[in-house]
Amino acid sequence: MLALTRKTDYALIALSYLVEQQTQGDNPVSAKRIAETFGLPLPLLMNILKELVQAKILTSTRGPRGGYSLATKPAQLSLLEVITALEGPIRLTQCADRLPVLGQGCELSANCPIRGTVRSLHQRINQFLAEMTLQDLYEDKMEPAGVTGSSDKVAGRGCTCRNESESPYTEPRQTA
Amino acid sequence: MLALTRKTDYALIALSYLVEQQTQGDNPVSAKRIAETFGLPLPLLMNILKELVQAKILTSTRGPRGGYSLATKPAQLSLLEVITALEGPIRLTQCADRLPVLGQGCELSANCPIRGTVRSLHQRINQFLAEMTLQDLYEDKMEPAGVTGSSDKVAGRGCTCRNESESPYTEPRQTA
DNA sequence: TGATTCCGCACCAATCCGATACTAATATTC
DNA sequence: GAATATTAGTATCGGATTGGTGCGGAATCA
Repeated sequence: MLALTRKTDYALIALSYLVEQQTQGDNPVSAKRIAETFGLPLPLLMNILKELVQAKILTSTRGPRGGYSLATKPAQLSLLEVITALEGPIRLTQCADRLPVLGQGCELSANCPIRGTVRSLHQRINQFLAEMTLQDLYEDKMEPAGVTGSSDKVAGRGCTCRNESESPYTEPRQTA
Repeated sequence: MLALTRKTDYALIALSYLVEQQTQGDNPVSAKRIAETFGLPLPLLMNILKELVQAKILTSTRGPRGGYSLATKPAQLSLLEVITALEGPIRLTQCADRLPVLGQGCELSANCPIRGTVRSLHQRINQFLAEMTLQDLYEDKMEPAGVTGSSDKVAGRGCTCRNESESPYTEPRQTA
């Protein structure tokens, strides 16, 4: 799949909303309000926000009028940090925690045909995610159609949710 | 996690091995031989190879001296095809099959703060994987250390399995 | 015929994910 | 201080996915 989990989805939505709210005022935003705004399941969202606090991506304030605030400026928070906080470090292959090949950890290094490329892949995806910040995410929201502000990003036209099937690889498996 | 499954790991290993074997002769390579060479569980490997045949990435020959052969030239087989064949289409977010936000599929398009960026992310990762071919993978194996042949790839030094922590993106921010 | 090899399907165990529940801690307001 | 709003911690649960196995069958070759 190579998919992010729903947790990350929700987190990105929440974070983006926090950016929006906090450019207007400086009050914390409660989990309840976020959940209601986007129709997310509150208990789950709270778990996620909790994890983001532990990762120091958010700060929290308890009590009435409490809630969550961004711990840093949106331009300084990369997607990689968010993803890593919620899903653990990205490891494209099991290699990271030792491929069970030949039962030797990965001592077959001279044999393992996928060392180099996997590493390269890994680094490039990491870099890519590290360079994309919450600020970018928010700006994309502000400019949903047409050419985005930063030249190397693809314009998101309309909702992502629909046109995935444009991909040439739509049905490799409906196994069941 | 953003991880590939072990199936894909095994597939890449097998495919890379097929490239190597078939540059030397043109005989099919049996699943058994691949499994023994790398210590992979044979039944599982056969399942994987089967899927690759169905995806027309490999061709198979039955009977004694039968086995699997690449269906195309290594330079024409992208990692994206392999991944898609085994794990289904890449969809970074659940958006692809409708975010259950507000219980409306994704009709909150005007609201959904992550449309644009997610789509952009998605496309770039796809493109990236589509550009990397089995040939690149094999060449990386041949040049494990130092500068790789193609200029835009990072050199894979030593086994991937160990040095993940070398990544420059380990701690993008020590905010605190 | 018999050995070798792939094919199709069904199955199982472990893990992970999405989601919920409950209790505790903390801050505000009155 | 009491009531309330809000986050924190932990435990749990069902279901899907993943990793892995097993079995009977079909094709091919000698």
